[in-house]
Amino acid sequence: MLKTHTCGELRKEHVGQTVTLAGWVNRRRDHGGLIFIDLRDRWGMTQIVADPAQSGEAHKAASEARGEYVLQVTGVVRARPEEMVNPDLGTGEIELEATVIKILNPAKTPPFYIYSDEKVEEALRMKYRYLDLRRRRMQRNLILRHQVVKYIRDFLAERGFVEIETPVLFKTTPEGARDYLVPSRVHPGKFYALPQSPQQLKQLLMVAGYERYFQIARCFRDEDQRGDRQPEFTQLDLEMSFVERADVMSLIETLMTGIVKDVSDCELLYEPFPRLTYKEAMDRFGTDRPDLRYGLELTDVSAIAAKTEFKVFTGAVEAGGAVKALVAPGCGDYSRRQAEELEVIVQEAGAKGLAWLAVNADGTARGGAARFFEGERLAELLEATGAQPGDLVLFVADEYTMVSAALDALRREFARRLELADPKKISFCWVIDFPLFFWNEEEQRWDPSHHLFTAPLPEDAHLLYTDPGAARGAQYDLVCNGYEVAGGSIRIHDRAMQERVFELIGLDMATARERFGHMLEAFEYGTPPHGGIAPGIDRIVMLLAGEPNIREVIAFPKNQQASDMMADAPSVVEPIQLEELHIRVVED
RNA sequence: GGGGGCGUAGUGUAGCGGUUAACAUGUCGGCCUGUCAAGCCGAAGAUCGCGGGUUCGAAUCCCGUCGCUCCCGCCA
Repeated sequence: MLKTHTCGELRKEHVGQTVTLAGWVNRRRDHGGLIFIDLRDRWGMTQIVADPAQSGEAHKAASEARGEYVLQVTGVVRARPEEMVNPDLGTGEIELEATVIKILNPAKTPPFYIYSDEKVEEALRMKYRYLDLRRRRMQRNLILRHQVVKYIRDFLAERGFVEIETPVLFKTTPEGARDYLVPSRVHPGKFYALPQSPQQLKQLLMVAGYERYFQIARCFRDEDQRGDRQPEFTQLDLEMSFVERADVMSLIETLMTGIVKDVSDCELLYEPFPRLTYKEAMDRFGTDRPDLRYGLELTDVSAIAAKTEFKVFTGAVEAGGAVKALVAPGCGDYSRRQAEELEVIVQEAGAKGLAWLAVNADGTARGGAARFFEGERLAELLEATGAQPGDLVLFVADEYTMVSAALDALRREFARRLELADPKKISFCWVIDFPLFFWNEEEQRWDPSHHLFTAPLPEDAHLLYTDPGAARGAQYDLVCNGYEVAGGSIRIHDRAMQERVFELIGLDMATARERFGHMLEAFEYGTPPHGGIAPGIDRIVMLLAGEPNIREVIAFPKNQQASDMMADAPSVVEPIQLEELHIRVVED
């Protein structure tokens, strides 16, 4: 080893020892005579003192060193005098008096500060990601990520789970997201697909009798990016045999609680995790992934609105839609203009418009919708919504899903404005009882709301034959701070039921056999009832780290255009490579 | 595919129709033996993303384009 200790290690008890450190020059303070260097490595920083009276050569090397030079320093650990102790540094009670300083490697001046977490344009950080990763923020995030993954491995190993790797080169599944395809050299015109998740393989591992499987699995989906979505991402993929919904949920709840408490410095808000049905989540929050760190719940005021003279309200109710309200506490002082500017938010979510009123101190109301709510009507409204004097009440009237989407957007906007979402707080909840299918109007068929192996709740199984839209799935989503962080289900292990699902989603048996023949056949050889879940590691670590997007917890992420800006991937390839793969590129 | 935001020395920002484009920091040089965001003095460093237009005059206004980013669609 080129170092005897780390830069974060030396304390008072090492005083007098001769040690060797190695690391990067974080900062250098040249006093002409004495030179101080903060030598940095992953573990911390140690102050090096180069005194020309002690070693002329070490002092000369120190004067040549610049930011980010890589140095090896040998010297004697010395206690700092009382008034020179640096309480901000773990090693602040000592310093290393250099006898030998060796420049292991010089460094160009970096394009941005390494020693400061000052904001730098993300494109530049990505181009020099290896420098960005030297910064404290990224080191903290990646180490946190390691700790989370290690906690998961230890936790599951203790409980009898086996970690099994599954192939990255597998088979296309056109039902889901767009696949990343890999051409086959050996099979002209044929392609592997990178897995969107190891879904089929983990179910086959249950057929194979492993009973408890997990994997820290890389997944690939060729869809457009978001702050919480990357073309490749990591899931804790997990599957168990002989379990019911409650078993999987309880395991994950214990795991997540442990991670938050033992690995992060975040506060866990609710134990046990609240459980919401899909319907309840949509009714109360307008979304199936509500952020429960704050209230701002929606109120259905359709019944009251139907009694008003407001055509927009009555029309929506008559058409079978809904009128729902959101109360923005303390925002009653919004001007007409401020209130009307909010309309953009709901319009972006697809709603036609936004109605509003502010509750005055005397209990009367002002604003666009105020004239429809007078006297008893207003009293009813305030009673229903809980709005107080000084509050702003916002209404959206439309089809139920539109109202939900619009008020969800508005709710999140007010959480932001009122700073209600504390990033140090972690609030999980389960969302259950999803409909098994959503009706796809365009294709005139049922689409699975989770995936096509999801079983219905046992008590709803008969509905597959009578009223598929009413069947609830044995599905569970884990939501954290407004993000879906895990989704799972109990799977279908019965061939007849699986075939019925294929039929409902418009997959004829010939096609199903071609795509999933191996699954169908496997299910005929003694399949245990089984189910699983797949928490998204990137999102969970993002939330624990208090970061705004998952790129901050991925070492080498891709940008919004799915490019790697450091390596410049994807890139053109040699014609010979294409030829071997039997591929011809067509110009647009 | 659609909508919004941003783009000015290495970096972070200011300037938003009118002198030589400003400030901080970094870089380079000088001085400096107790600093830890070291200090003091000095210097260099910008075709204001790119192209076009309006104007006597454009970093500033308009159009286009490129890049990054956020959102909708998409994400079984």
